[in-house]
Amino acid sequence: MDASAETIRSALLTWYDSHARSLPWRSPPGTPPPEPYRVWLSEVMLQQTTTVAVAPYFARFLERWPTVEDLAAADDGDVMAAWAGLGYYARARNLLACARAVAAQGGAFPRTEADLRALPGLGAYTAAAVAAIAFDQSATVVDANVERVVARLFAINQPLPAARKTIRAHTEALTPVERPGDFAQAMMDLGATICTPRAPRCLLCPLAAMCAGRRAGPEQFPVKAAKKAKPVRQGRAFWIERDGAVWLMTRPGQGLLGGMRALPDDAWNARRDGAAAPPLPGPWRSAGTVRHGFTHFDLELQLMLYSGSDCSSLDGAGTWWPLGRIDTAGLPTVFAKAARLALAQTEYQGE
DNA sequence: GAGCCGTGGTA
DNA sequence: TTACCAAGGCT
Repeated sequence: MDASAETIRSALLTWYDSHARSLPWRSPPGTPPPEPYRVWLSEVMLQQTTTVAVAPYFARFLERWPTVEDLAAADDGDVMAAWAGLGYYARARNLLACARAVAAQGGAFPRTEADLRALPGLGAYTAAAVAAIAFDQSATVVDANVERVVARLFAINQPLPAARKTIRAHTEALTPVERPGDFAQAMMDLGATICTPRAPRCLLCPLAAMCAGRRAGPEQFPVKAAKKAKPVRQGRAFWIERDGAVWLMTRPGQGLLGGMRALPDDAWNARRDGAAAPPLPGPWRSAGTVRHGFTHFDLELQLMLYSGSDCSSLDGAGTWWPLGRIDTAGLPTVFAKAARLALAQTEYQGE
């Protein structure tokens, strides 16, 4: 017989009262929640992203755009550039769309899980998290931490992702009417600090006595399907420099790195056949190769330096960006790496 | 359901 | 170095 839901809830919340992580977007256990804007902003940033990575971005966004109306009025390019380096750039596009939708409704976030779920960028997890944390709604919050904790607690043998239905049902049965926000954050804190993916610290766990997975070997849960190997793609990016500035483009608004400022490239993202790159029709030399891992493929990007002087064929689809301010261009990481490589070459040549 | 979509830390 | 993985959402 499983431990009762109330036993588990009580043990978890008692643990949380003395072991909650202190985070910039969070209020201490048992105290009023932060403004919905802060809860929403942090939850979107935290999607598939670590608290350490999010913290500086959260602080910068909040300082620059203190309210959802401020963010709604922001320039698209400024928001994309401010998000640069955090990844999953569709989140930034949806963030802006969501801010504008909320501002259009008077600037107040909806208070129910269902209404939150209808906003851009809020899926099942984020809608439930904002409802529970910001509005004290008894919503079922399931993220990767909760999946792991629950899969171990009940020794769920069914592999992910098929096990999600079972895990959600267990989580829903555990979720309290009182302190639902603290409960959700407690589950996530437990997963982040005690019930970790590898080497869980069961000796410190408040739920150890109630955990079926501990007896069976906690690290085997959750069971996961095997992953596909990542392919390697090859591509080129182009460094065109003139009068102390480099030519940058803005990528199309959809797909990989959508809406982000970037170096011109040879459409490597669309090329999955591994075909050899054709020769370039002008004076170019290679500055080396940037290796970068994306979610579903690895990229070997050859950086080509333009060594000619005729830039007349460049159209209006880009901009000359001063090299002295290249770190403010808002380049995603793969192009920030390429820029560092190019600048290192330039400095070497100058010596 | 499965593919697409970033990045950096860790063992 | 390789492999895994983190407060997921959208199509």
